[in-house]
Amino acid sequence: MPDTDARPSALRPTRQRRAITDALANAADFQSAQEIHDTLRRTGDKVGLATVYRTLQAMAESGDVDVRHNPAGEATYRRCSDSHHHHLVCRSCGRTVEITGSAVERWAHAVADEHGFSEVSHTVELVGLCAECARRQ
Amino acid sequence: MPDTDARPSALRPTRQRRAITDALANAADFQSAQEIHDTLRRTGDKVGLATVYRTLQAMAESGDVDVRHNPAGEATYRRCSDSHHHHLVCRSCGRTVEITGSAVERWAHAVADEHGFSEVSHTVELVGLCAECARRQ
DNA sequence: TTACGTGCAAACGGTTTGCATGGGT
DNA sequence: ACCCATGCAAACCGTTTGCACGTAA
Repeated sequence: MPDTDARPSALRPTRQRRAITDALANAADFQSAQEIHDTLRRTGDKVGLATVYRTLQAMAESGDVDVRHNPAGEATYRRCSDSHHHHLVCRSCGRTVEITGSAVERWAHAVADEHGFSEVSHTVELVGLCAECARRQ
Repeated sequence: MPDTDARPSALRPTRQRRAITDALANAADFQSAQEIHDTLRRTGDKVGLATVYRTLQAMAESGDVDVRHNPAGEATYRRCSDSHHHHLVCRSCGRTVEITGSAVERWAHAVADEHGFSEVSHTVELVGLCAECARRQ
């Protein structure tokens, strides 16, 4: 039987994919592909680096995970709907403070609605000068 | 003679540096180092790619410009205090809508103040599914 | 004249891709 | 059996770095 509608297709539940999903589930924060690969190796799951990249990319495309880039330019991933926070980073010393702000969350949804967008996730990053570095300069 | 701990600071006002500053001033949005390099070549300013990278890096470090990473992972730069906007991006087709929201600006400053941070700049990125792509899926 | 700034090209490192094999359906 | 998923390694590409020369101070 010819399958109706050739959707990009559902991903196959392979051992590797499950391992990656688990790693993401256990991660508290954004993880780079390489970090995830390292984690898997440590837990004994043998998964090729290319597979990690391809899988994360696919999951990102289908909206299963959020992507962002860390200051080093590496792509990092986090499973969606994670209760998440944002970061306030000192541009001088790199000191980081975690921020939670329901205000931004509401704003993000309002803006998305206004433009007909759905399933919105957001990334917010505040960069400034921490009190200590400001004093030193 | 033992050098008296030379400080790196105090950038010299060279032709190249001025060209890069000008390019940033004329740019309406975040530009990658390569885009800036292309712009300079087009306007006849001969500046080495490495110099563009080094200069932008120095300017970012000293807080003269803001850095962010585009979806492709490239570092992009924008001169500070630019009247700026944010982006609402469709994760499926890449369609982008420019957003201006004074609400976030206020929130960013409030949060920074609360933690003793100054000279804050912020990056906000909303990723979702645009109406058209949502319909198609 | 003395470093810093620059240009060039080679080196780097994260990510992607070609191809042959393995495994889900 | 069919074909997507995987692994490996080479290819890619943005960015960084070593070194010799140019140039502001």
